[in-house]
Amino acid sequence: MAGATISDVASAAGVSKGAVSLALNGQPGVGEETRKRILAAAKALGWTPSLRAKGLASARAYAIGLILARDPKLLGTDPFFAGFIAGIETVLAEHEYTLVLTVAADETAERKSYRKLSAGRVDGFILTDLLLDDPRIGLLEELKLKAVTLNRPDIESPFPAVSMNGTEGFTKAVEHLVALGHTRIAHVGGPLRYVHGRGRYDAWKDALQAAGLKSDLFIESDFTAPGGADSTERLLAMDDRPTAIVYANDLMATAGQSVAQARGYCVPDDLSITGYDDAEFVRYLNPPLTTISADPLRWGHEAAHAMLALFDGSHDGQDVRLPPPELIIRGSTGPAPDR
Amino acid sequence: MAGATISDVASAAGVSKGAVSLALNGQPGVGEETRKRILAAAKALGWTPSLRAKGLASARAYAIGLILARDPKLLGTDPFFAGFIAGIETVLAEHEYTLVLTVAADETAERKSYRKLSAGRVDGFILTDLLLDDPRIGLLEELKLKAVTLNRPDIESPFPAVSMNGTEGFTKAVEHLVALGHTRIAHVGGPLRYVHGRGRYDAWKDALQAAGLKSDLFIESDFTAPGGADSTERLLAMDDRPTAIVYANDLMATAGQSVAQARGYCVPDDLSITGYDDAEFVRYLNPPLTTISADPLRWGHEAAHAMLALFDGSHDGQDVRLPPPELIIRGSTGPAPDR
DNA sequence: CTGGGTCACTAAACCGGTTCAGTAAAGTAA
DNA sequence: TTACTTTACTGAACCGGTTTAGTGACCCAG
Repeated sequence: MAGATISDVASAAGVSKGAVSLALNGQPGVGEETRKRILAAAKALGWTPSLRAKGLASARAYAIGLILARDPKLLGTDPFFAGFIAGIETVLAEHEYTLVLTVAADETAERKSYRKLSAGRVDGFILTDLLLDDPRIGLLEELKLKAVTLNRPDIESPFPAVSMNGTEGFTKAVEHLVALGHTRIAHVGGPLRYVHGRGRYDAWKDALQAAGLKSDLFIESDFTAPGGADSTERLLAMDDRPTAIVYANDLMATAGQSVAQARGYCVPDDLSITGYDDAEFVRYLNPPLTTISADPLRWGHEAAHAMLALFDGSHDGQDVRLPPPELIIRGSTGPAPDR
Repeated sequence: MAGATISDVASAAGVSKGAVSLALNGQPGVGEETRKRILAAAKALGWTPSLRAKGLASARAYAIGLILARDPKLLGTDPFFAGFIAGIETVLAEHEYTLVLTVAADETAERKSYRKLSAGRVDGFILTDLLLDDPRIGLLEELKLKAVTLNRPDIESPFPAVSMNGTEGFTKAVEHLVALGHTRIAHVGGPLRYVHGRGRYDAWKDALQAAGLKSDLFIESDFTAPGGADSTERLLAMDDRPTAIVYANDLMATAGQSVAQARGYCVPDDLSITGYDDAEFVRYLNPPLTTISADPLRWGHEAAHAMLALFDGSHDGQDVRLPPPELIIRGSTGPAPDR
């Protein structure tokens, strides 16, 4: 009986609606005997409480929002986000929460989405692709919504963050290249206004300085394939060209490798290349790409947990720190060429 | 004022709650003058009707569900689905509906998700990755939910479908190879229990027969990179090996190309390869992949439209047929090698 | 002038839960 | 024994909309 309501259960069990509510939610105020009888009646009628009614009465949406502001084309090649969603889902599956997902193409659409979902659709947001000075934080504070951020922004934020323990994954890539004898190591990064773009840049720079090398070969790109291709061309055209390039993601690295090969450079003999994300396809590139493997499922898992803890008030206020990712060495990195 | 309710607006405009409701929804029963006054009051108070209350009163969720039953790892490399979601979103953005997305790793999780979302979370589902004999159709009928399917299944289905006008896109790939002189054209397909896997298989077979060629080189694979790699090895080990392989998606083609090259075959001189989907990265493969470009945004767009039409009863019962996709010729296909 | 129909609008019921004030019965301390 | 607390439960208000029955004003035909 799909159409059963709390009243049906109440009369079936010979109690009031209130008692049924208490019994179902495991709250005190009903005797053990009665509770059992109520639950039995509920099961017999096949009753599941209506989320709509529940939501109205308790002023909750029982949903969390995720708004991805990226070009849909890019999304499709982003290995992070699918795993991330799956990670969220594994947690939500065991709770009465669901994920409301929106893809916004531009900033206007993004703001519109936040407004739309804020109007009672979700109880909180998970913020990805965080900017150093992210306006969404103020926006959500204003709207009195909860949130969990991926990475902690530079500005003051009242929301718990899930972030990586340093940017060691990226540091490892640079150290790997230094160990191979490279001295001219370039970085094609994502936009520096992103926390993760910035973090990878810093890691690159710091690792080079630690090795006593100059960090002059940097191009701020945009995480897209054309961006990676273009940056690579510019780097290779330099007088004192790099012998290795670390890219901030796999897509730029893939495009970069392709461009280098088209220009007649042999990878890795003439040029070593590393990516970031460990997308499924990069092991099938020619040569297979050395890259860094984040753990998107884990990120999703932690973010969802933090969110739920925030909802039931059990959050301890501490940021979650994830272990550094792995460097996966494949064929695109090799010893520095002789000069 | 975020906390404004319909009562506030009613008293501000000096009318009853009922009048406000009628005015807001553009229903008859309020004078033009009064309607304007009510809308002005609503705007002044910054009132947006509570979706929770609306949902409870009208027994609707104002959301549509999308459950993806795939390995999260695969999802990340699937260029279709991200664009598809974006396509749905562009339509929903202008309506008061949102998308509830779930990723299910296995069939148990999938069924659980359908049950969970069916309990008042969504008003209908969009079904992707349709099976010829898809059990979800019966399930949703039983649950009295609406649905739109991507492709029409073999079994009787009361739900409108969005499907491609034939599988011409795939046919084009085979014709392209035939025109290049290939006579041994293999197909590495997806599982044949999927409508799209089956459709591509049929298209391959029919195109070969139309060209008077044997269609004996077929391997039923699984849309994954390892599956594509494995199938390719088996095809290349044959006595009368194919000189061209058409894959049912880009990921298998990418893996196949990598395997072929590792075995010493030159692509396209020794072996031509085609994919399907036109993932962002395939143009950066070495050589760039000849593939077929579906239009995921369009699919999402049409599916969402059909869904909304179903909700407001304006659906005409006709399936939507999309134009055939484009064949994008790149470097992975070339003339058949001399024997 | 009257009866019937429309129109604009109100009051109240309703959707299906949660929650709070109140009550009767049982338990406990003085 | 009385007085006070605790426990188990009920009834009703409430969340914020939609919807329906009903009312008075107005118009028109007979």
